[in-house]
Amino acid sequence: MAKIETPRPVRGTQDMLGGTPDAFAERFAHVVATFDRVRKLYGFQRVEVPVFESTAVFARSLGESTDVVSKEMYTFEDRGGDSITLRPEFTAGISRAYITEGWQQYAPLKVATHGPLFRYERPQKGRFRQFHQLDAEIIGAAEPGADVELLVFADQLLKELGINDGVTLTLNTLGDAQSREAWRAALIAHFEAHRGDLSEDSVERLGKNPLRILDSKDPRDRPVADSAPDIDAYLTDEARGFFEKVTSGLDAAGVAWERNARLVRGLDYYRHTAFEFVTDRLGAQGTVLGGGRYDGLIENLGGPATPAVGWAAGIERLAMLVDAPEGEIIISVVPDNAEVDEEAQRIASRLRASNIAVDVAFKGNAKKRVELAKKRKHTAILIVRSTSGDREKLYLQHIDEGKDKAEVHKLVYGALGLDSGLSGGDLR
RNA sequence: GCGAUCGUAGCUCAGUUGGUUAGAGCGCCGGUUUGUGGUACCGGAGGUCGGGGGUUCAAGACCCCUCGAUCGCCCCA
Repeated sequence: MAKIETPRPVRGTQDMLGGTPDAFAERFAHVVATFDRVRKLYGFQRVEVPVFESTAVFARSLGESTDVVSKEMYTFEDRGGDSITLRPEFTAGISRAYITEGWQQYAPLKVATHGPLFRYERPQKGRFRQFHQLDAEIIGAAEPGADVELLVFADQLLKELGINDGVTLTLNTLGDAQSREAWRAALIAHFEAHRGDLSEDSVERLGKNPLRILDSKDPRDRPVADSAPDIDAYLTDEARGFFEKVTSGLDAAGVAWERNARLVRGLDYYRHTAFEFVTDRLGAQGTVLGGGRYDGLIENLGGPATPAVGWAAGIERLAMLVDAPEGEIIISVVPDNAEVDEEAQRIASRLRASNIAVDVAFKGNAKKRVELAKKRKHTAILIVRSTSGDREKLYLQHIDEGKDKAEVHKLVYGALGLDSGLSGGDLR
């Protein structure tokens, strides 16, 4: 008989199994839960947007010439003949929803979401084809205060995740449209003048996306890139004033930041503030959270002129940096022998009804079950015994030294309406 | 799309300059021992060495192709 071919996971996708505190799935969940908690502190509403959109939503938002649009999108034709794309980012879809759902009436609108995104890229450390992001946007606010609030939010999130130590906020301004155009022209002139000294990649960039030469990693490009003009000389007074308000706002909020005049971002829609929280602990993928202002985007999609700022953070990247979250309290209920199976089941139900997590093994003698509970790192084992003799009916064995023994004891016996292990009699 | 490294039991890996019937630990299944209890002992199942082709008397080891993984380039969270 021919051996059937086992299905394989699709390249760049991941399966995550939880169960132990250091499991990746648990870290992942911890990042999401922390985001959801902190986002409420800043008054960001949860939004849900579709995982796929009309291809035009992304093509027009991100810019036709960007790598994401030109070679990384999962685009297909559906049965009705429409061109559909799996979302490669959140901002475009949220902007579309803002227009089509009439959300202008709520402006300025603060929204947050998280979920899977798709990009056809070669997987490597901290990069996947299906990956996940946290996302926060403020739509309809032209004030630098919105940029500041978003950055303070991001900063607090990283602090609460305990990873702010190895991560620094790098900040730049790309100016308004007028500043950006003037600067861009100056950069092109500069790079054209040194065309011969640039790497092949950068000569390519010169035609497509000259700003990107600035943050090139190729050592051959560094001298030319480093000697290129900063945007500062080209900033209009408004643009300069805007950036100053952002930085002074950050200082007032106690958020540490660094100016990186070489920071540009890949997508066409960014204006004014551009920022990245970067780390050196993730190999080549240093950016853990990034974003900026995208004042022209919604208008580009056919909506009203609407200023907006936002950021996105890679959940996998954050999850790789966080310490293993503290495990939940979970009690293993073990019947001492088959006679007390039902009694154990009754007790387990009572505990669960009191919101205490309980695990009951399906088979095995008491010893096997105890071994299993210890291996699974449960908090404590509650052994249920028959009441013959003078032994206590219940015996709570504490395993997890990280949890307060007296507290767990009180929790369990409290839920059962007892002071301690009961001698004799049944629980009713 | 390009480059480097790597694919041996469910998992982590040994496997000497090619040389009998491919090993270990953990896990799994069964048993012994113990008996308020993770740490002992015995036994068992499980691999066409990623797949295909080639060199050779002989390939898990060498060569080619292919698929996949990891890391890097590009780009991005």
